[in-house]
Amino acid sequence: MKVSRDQMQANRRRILDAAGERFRERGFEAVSVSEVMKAAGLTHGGFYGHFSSKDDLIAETLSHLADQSLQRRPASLDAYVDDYLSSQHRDNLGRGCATAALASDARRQSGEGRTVMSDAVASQIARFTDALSTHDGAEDARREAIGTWSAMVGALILARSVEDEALSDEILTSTKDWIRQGRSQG
Amino acid sequence: MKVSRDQMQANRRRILDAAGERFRERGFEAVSVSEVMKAAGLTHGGFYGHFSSKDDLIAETLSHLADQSLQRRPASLDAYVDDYLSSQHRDNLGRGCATAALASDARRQSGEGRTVMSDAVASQIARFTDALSTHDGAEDARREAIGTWSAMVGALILARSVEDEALSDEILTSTKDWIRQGRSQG
DNA sequence: TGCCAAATATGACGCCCATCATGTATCCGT
DNA sequence: ACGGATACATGATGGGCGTCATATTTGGCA
Repeated sequence: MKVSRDQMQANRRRILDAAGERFRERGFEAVSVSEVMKAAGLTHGGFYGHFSSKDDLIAETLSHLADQSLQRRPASLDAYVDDYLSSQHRDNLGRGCATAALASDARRQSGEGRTVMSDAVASQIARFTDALSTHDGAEDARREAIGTWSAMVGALILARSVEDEALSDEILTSTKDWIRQGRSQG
Repeated sequence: MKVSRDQMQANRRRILDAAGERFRERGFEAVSVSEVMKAAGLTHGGFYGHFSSKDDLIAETLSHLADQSLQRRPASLDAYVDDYLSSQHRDNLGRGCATAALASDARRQSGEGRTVMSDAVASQIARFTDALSTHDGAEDARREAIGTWSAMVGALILARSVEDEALSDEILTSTKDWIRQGRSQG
């Protein structure tokens, strides 16, 4: 059963969206090709018409997620930090930051997938540096960008790995305050 | 071939050490029970004499790693941060911090494994808070402990996920400087 | 010293997964 | 309108893994 070219493009996007959500929730290995295809409303057979292998799907999915992330334009860095370190983001693994969800898994990936994640981290640092360059000197802005991004990613990962919800909330809000405190005095 | 009680205890420890190293390097799923047993100098058969399942091994390994971590007494928090954000630590995944290496994987673990990691994060925050309480008030110390630990874990994960070694080094040193800068002004 | 229990080795089983082979229906250029 | 290329479905295959069954060797107690 062949479908139209538009339908095929839509299917491909549905596969990438389904994979992006499931990979972020449970990692690459725990999600099977069949499960992704089923979630996209297809069967496993057509998979290799779209991707050459599961590793290829992983790389393409990471690239897809990076594109989506770059298209989002946060109102301000402060607002971005607030959203990032919110309990909603913590509890919405499947639709949240791909770096916090998949950096450890992407490191273990050989080849393309790892490179895509690596580039995503570099561009995120560059974006933060730009946003901070209006207030600070170039060198200070870059250091602050790296420190802030590290703290955000680390706090989100720690908040997600803690079972006690009160402590998890505290990790988010304390890190938020701690980042701001450092900045106001910088 | 039965072995002595001492030998059996030594075998158990070798299994846990081998598992700890390999899990930190490649995650839980990519490491098979057989591989761990072989690395410990045994065959896969004796595994279920020591552990009731692979999930049990994961939980026991995380507990074993947490014990080792608690036994290490760093000279000072400054020295600890320096070691933690060093290129040696970054490049020594198998012997490094279990939280940075396995927090994302432990979150996906059901039951015991997840709880062990959760408790490890809580105790690490408590230790940092103690170390900082000599200089700051209780509330400030705890906020700084959480912020510092988040930044350390995040920076190590990001440094490891980046392929460009210069950028990776920069993430480590910039985060180190950024943490210190915030503290000196606190 | 000899026997029994226990620790590990060898081997097997069933499941799930990635991948591929083939069938089938339908879009699209002519 | 029609025929061939194509997108997907169905089904098969081979390998790896967790787990269990059984055999074997040996430590430790009587």
